[in-house]
Parts: sequence; C-alpha cells; structure tokens
Amino acid sequence: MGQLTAPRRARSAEAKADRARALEDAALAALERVAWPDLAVAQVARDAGVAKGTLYLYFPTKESLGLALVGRLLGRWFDDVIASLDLARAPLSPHAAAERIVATVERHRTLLPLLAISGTLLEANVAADAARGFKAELLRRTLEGGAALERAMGTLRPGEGARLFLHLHALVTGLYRMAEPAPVVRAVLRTPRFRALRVEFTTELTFAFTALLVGVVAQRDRLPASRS
Amino acid sequence: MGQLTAPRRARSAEAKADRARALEDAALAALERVAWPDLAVAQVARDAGVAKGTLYLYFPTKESLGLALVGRLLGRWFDDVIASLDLARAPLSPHAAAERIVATVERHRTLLPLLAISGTLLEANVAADAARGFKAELLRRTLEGGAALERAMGTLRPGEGARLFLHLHALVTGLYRMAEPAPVVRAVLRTPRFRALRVEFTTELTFAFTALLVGVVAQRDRLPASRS
Amino acid sequence: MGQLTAPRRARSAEAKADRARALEDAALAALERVAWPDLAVAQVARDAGVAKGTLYLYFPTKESLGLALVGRLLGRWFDDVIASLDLARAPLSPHAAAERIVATVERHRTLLPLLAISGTLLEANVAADAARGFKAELLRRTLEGGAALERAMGTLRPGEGARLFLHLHALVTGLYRMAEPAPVVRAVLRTPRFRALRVEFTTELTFAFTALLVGVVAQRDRLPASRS
Amino acid sequence: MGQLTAPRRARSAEAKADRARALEDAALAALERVAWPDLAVAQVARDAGVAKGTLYLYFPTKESLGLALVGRLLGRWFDDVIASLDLARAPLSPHAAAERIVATVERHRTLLPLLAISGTLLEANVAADAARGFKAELLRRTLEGGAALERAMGTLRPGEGARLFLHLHALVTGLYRMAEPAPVVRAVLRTPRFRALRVEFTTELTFAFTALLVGVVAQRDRLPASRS
DNA sequence: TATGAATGAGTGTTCATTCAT
DNA sequence: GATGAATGAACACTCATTCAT
Repeated sequence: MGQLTAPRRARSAEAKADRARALEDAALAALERVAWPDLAVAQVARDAGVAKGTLYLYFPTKESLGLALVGRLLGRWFDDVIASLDLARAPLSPHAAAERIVATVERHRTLLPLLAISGTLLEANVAADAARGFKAELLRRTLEGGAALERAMGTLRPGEGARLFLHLHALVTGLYRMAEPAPVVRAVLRTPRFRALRVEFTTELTFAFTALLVGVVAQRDRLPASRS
Repeated sequence: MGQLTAPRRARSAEAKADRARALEDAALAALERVAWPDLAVAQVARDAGVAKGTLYLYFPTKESLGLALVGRLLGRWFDDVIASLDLARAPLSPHAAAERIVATVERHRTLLPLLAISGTLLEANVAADAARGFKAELLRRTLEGGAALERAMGTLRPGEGARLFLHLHALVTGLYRMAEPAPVVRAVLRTPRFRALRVEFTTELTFAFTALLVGVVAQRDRLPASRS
Repeated sequence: MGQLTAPRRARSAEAKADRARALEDAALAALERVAWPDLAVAQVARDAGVAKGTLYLYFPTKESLGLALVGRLLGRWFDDVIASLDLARAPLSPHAAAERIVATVERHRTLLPLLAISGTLLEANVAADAARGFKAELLRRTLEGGAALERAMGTLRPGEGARLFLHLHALVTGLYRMAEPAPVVRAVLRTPRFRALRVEFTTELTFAFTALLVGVVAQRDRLPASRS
Repeated sequence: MGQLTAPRRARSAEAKADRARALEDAALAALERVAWPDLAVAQVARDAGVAKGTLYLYFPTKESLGLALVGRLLGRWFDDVIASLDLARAPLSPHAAAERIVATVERHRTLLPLLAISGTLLEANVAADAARGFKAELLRRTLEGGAALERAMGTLRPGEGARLFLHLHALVTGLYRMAEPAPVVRAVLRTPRFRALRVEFTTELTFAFTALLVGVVAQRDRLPASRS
C-alpha cells in the first residue's frame, strides 16, 4: 500500500528505513491508547501491515523499538527546543528561557510518557549496542541543546547548559508522573482535601526549571562547575 | 532465610500488626536482591515464615504490600527529615536546608527505588481505599514536613514548604533513575565520552533542591503562591 | 439475636438443629444470588451470624451442606406433592395428574437449580454416610410419593408410581438446564432463528410427564414391570 | 502417551483443522480418565504433542475446546441417528423408533458425560460467538434429525420431530446422571434396599422416549403443536 | 525478506478446610 | 462449642521471541 514514489536505487536501504519508521509510527499511535506494558508487539506489527516476525527483522526486542521511538521523539523535541532558543532575542532571562523551553515540552507531550519509562522499562532489556547508540544520540543532542541554551542566555558557562538539560529531564520525568497518576489515584486526588498533592505539570515545571536556571548561576561558587 | 519470626495465630491487633510488618520486612529484604516485577509473592511469604494465603490475609494484592512498604519507609524518612529540621538552628540558608534534607535522603536510600516505582507499578493496581489511605498519610506528612521546613528557614510563606516537598519528590524520583540506570546502560556510561550524561545523585539533588529553595522566594512575585 | 423462646431442656439438641437450619437458610438465600460454585462458605457463615469454623461443626463439607439443603427442599416438595395428590378426587387422568404435579414443581422453583447440580457437584464430594442418609430419605419420599400417585390415578400397579418419580426427576433436571441456560447462551437463543431450541419449562415438563404417565400403562406389556 | 501426531507448523487450513482435531482427540482421551473440572489444559496439550500456547492458538478457552468436542461428537451421533432412521422401513412404530434411536445413543456413550456438562460447565464460560456457532450447528442437526424422525414414523407433524429431539436431549442428560452417579453414591446404591433408586440407562431411556413418541401424537389436541 | 505458527516460562490469587486458642 | 487465623494446592492464560517454510 502506498509506494507512490518510483523505486529508487537506494531502494533497499530506504525501504528498510521506511519500514522501521512505519513500525515506530504504529507503536506511537497505539501508545496513545494503551500504556507500554499493555502494548502488544503483535498489534504493532498488524497496524503497520506486516507480520510479527517482520518486526523482529527491524528491532531485536520490543524495548529496542520503544527506545528507537523515544530517540526519534527526543530528536524532534531537541530540534524544536534548539530552534526556539536560537530564534529568541538574546539574552533571555531565566524565566523567559524556562518558559520558552517548557513551551516546547508542551508541544511534544507524546514524548513524556515514553521518557518517563525509558529509564526503567526500556533501557532494562536492550542490547549494549542499542543502549550505546541511544545514549550517543542523547549526548549529542544534549550538548547541542546545552550550547543553544548557553547562547540564548548569555550568562551560562560552557557545560552548564548541558547540565541543565539533564536536570530538565529529571524534572520532566518526576513531575509528569505526579501530574498524570493512575486512574484510581487521580480519582482519589480529585477530593478537595488532597488539593495540596495535585500537580499541574506546566506550572510546576516552569517554576522548577526557572529556579534551576537562576540557581546554576547563583551556586556557581559553591559547587564544582563540572561534575565527576 | 528468615523464618526467624513465626508466631502462630496472630489474634490480637498488635500481633496482626507484627505479622504485617514481618511480611513488609521480608519484602524489603527481598527487594535488596530483585526488582519489584521479579519479586515473587510466594518468596516473600516463605521468607516471612508463613503460607502464601496468609500474606493475602494482610494484603489484598501484591501492590498493596508494596504500597504499605513505601508508606512505612516514607514515614520513617519524614520522621528523620522533620527531626533534622527541627534540630537545626534557624534560620537555615537555602543551601544549608537543602544539604540537611538531602542528607536524610541519603540515610534512607532503600526508600528510593520503591519511591521511583510507587507512581507506576504500585499505584496502578491498588484499590481506591488503599490509594486513599496512602495519599492521606502522604498528605499529612508532606504538610508536616513543609511546616518544619518553613520553621527552619523562616523565609517561606505558609504552604510553600509543602510545595517544595512535592518538588523534592519529583527530583528524587527523576534523578535517582538517571543516577542508577540499568546494568547495560551503566556499562555504556562508564566510557569517558559519556561523562556528561552521568549523574551523581547527591550532588545533583543538592544542587537542584538548593536552587528550588532559592527560587521559591525569588519567583514569589511572578507565580501564584498557591497552586489550583 | 433472636432467642425469644425460653431455653428448654432439650436445648442442646434443639439449638443444634436450629443452628444447622440457620446455616441452610443462609445458604439458600445466598443461592438466590449466586450459583453453587460461587457460593462462598465464608459468606454463608457470616450471613448466618457464625464463624466459618462453626459451620464445619455442623457440616463436614460444603457439599454436605448443599445436600442437606436439597434434602430439606426435596422433603418440602414431596409434602406438597403428596398433599396435592391426596387432595385430588381420584381417579386422575394422566394429564390431570401431570398438571397437578407440575404445579407443585412450579411452587418449589428454588429446588430446581439445586436438584440440577445435586447429581454432579453435590454428591461428588460427600462422605458415604451423608450420601446414604440423603438417598435413604430420597427413597422413602419417592416411595411415599409413588404410592400417593398410584392412589390418585388408580390405574398404576405397585412400584410404577415410584418409577415415575424417578423419571420426573430426570425430566426436571434435564429440562431445567435447557430452560435456564447460561446468560451468554440465553442471549444467543433470543434470536428468532433459534426459536426451535428454546424450552419453556412448564409446558415441556407437563407435556413430557403426561406422556410418561400414559406410556407407563401402555407399555406395560412390552417392558418388564420391575427394573433390575 | 500420545504425541504420535506432531506435524510441525500447520500452515494450510487443512493442517490447522487436523491440529485442532488432534487437540480434541487428546482431550477426549483424557476425559476417559478424569472429569472435566480435573482436566488440565497443560496435559491435553502435552498429549497432543504441542505446547500449551499452541492449544490457545486453536481454542480461546478451555471451555471452547470442550464445546468443540461436544459439537463434534454430537455431529457424529446425529449422522448415525439420521442414517439409522433413514435406513428403516417406514413407518416405524413409536417403540421401534425409540429403540433405534436409543441404540445410536448406546453407540455414542462418550458423548454422554460431555453432553451432561455442556449446559453447565461448558456454555458458562464461552464467548457469544462460540456459543452461537455451537447452537447454530445444534439447531441445524436438530432440525435434520427431527425431519428424519418425521419421515421414519410417518405420523408426526412438521416440527414435532425436532421437539422430540429436544426432549430426548433432556432425558439423556437427566437419566445419564442418575444412571452414572459419583462413586460414593454408586456404592451406596448397590445396597439391595436402594434397588428402587437404581436407574438402568438404556431401559429407562427407551421407556421414556417411547412414551414421548406415543404422547406427542396423543396429546396433539391438548397442547399447542408449536412452542412459543 | 517475509511470514505467522509454535513456543513455554512464569504467578498472583482463591477458598474449602483445619486447628490453635 | 465457637472462633477466625492459617493453610497451600491448584491452574488457566499471555505474549515476547523464535524459526520452519
């Protein structure tokens, strides 16, 4: 189905990439409906129009598919973040920078649940190669994003931008979990008395990340600039 | 291993509480060795010296056992935090307060992996009652801890302390994951080129939480003091 | 609760019988709501206001409780049948006799589902003693009922009445199952095309039992009067 | 035991049907030894020489396997019944017809215990689809058998044959239970005094079904020919 | 390459029954 | 006699992964 474009020379390699992407797309679409543990490999394959075994020609494990998906979404998000920062009229205040970045997070909410599990469910059952590839890509983008942040703010020292992205990652993961609890818990928290435990993702993330941006400069003299 | 405590027939409320605690202890000990998903209920019961069915007399599901465990460890930690804050000569600087609190986190590392999964694995499959009980306790302690922090720092407004504990929770969860990755990933990150992705838990937590403490005061005029 | 009557001499033995009856009552009430396999012994005990262990002082197994219940309901039904037959102006035609008897079945519908399982679920896990007791009672009532039927019709030979009650038992059991299928099946059978498979209990039972009454006389010369 | 048939990879529709049949055969053989509730799915698979999961490729639940088995045996029996009736020199007397049919029942005794539980254990836990399929087949065969019976006897009106097969079903079920009680009960009934409660399956079935055949004609004027 | 049939390890939970108190 | 805490056997079903075709 499809195949509107004429077969090109690089057909084999390209077709492979297309196939892989189609599988990732199917998985992504399915993840709109079900959580990762309930995502059936068979369903993904079916949705992508291939047989189950075919999926395993492209991804050695279910987790590697998930990790590839996270990688892709992460890449898109970094593209957005970097573009957004580079578009800004420097120098950005901490709050302005945080708002800009959080806005991009908002635009990539599908990434969030996956990011939240990437540390546990995904990276747990993946070959060293896949892990290395993923981390290498993550490193590259983290450094790029860090550099963009440093450019945009003008007050950061080299390396501080990347470090802030790491903290952003931690904050996003931690806060997302609290903001989007399991249905039972959500119902419980709806009660007025539990108001203090409710977390509004964007508000809190903006608050916390702004504080971090302020803090990284303020604490510069107390903590070592580079981590071990 | 274990079985040391095997009092037959827990009839009094106290004996029952002991039995429940023994089961939680067995689970906790087992969790030193295996991750939550690999924790077999049968093994926990065996370690506690009771039959499998007995465990279900005290905990309706595996998850409720886990949640009770988290609740207990969380309670202990809060005890420690509050005591530590109340012992301090007020007013504490943000950095001093952060260091004090992070030090208590260090003393309760067994709580960390459980806390990290409480939002996903545990709260997902628990009855509304159990969830409510857990959250009620969490709320109470969070408010207590928040009050203690407000007392210790002297610069926070009412409610800000509790809010900071929520952020602390998010940070701990997020950073712990990054600091303690799966074995494969840990191996990958050992390579020097990945240095920038490595997270040293205490350092980063101290840094981030300090920043938050500073930020909550600094941003007071930008953000609404109370969340919806 | 209760105990309005003054304690009598025979208190112990009587009280025991009362207890047993209370348990049977509780079971009977519960069986209005759930099927036998889903009937929890714990629930029956709770409903009867006693502890689980107490139930086992009166009935050695769950099945023996069920069998006792069937015995009691069966006894009541036989009372009704015999009274109804004895009240009739003899001689009754086969059809009239059948209608009279089926009417009593209608008045004891709670017996039906229990009767239907007595052969499978109940008698399977019961001690020889209990089985013998139940069968002895059944035999006595069957013979009594048979005699009543012979008196009422006037055309039957000795023993044929009892034999007809055995067939009635078989018919009731078989037809009840078909008339009250599992919910899924019932839904399926509602479709018009399945009309031919639907069984209206009373109609069919009346029809079949009438035929048997006619047949027993008509076949007298073909079949041996007494079965092996 | 078994495993004799273990063709790998059933790809064609035919091979699949074979596989399903092999599983049914294994189940049938096992049911010679144990009752349905004690029949372990794992054992059936093992006997058929396949893995447990493979069984679930062919039957979504244990009960659907049982139902398929009943369907198959029922089909064979109907084949036999219809053939037997069609072979007869019409018109058959009620008694002759009954004897012919009961003889076929005798030749398919393996069907009996399954038929006896199909209404309770099997149809209870089956998807609507499976139930519909089974009932559709049952309807078809019942109508066919009914037509054959009408042809053979020559005295029945259209539809009466099918109705009689329904009654036959009820009788077979009810009488089989009484004729083949649980071991404990059987032992009890062996005592001479319980002679009146003993049921000899063939004798009683012949007797009852003959009576029905006679009755359906005799009662024609009393009861509506077609049931609601 | 693609397929999809086959695999089989893995486990939380129920509940009738027992028995220490 | 009454209690109710303790027992523990028993089991269908899933689903990621493999591999014959």
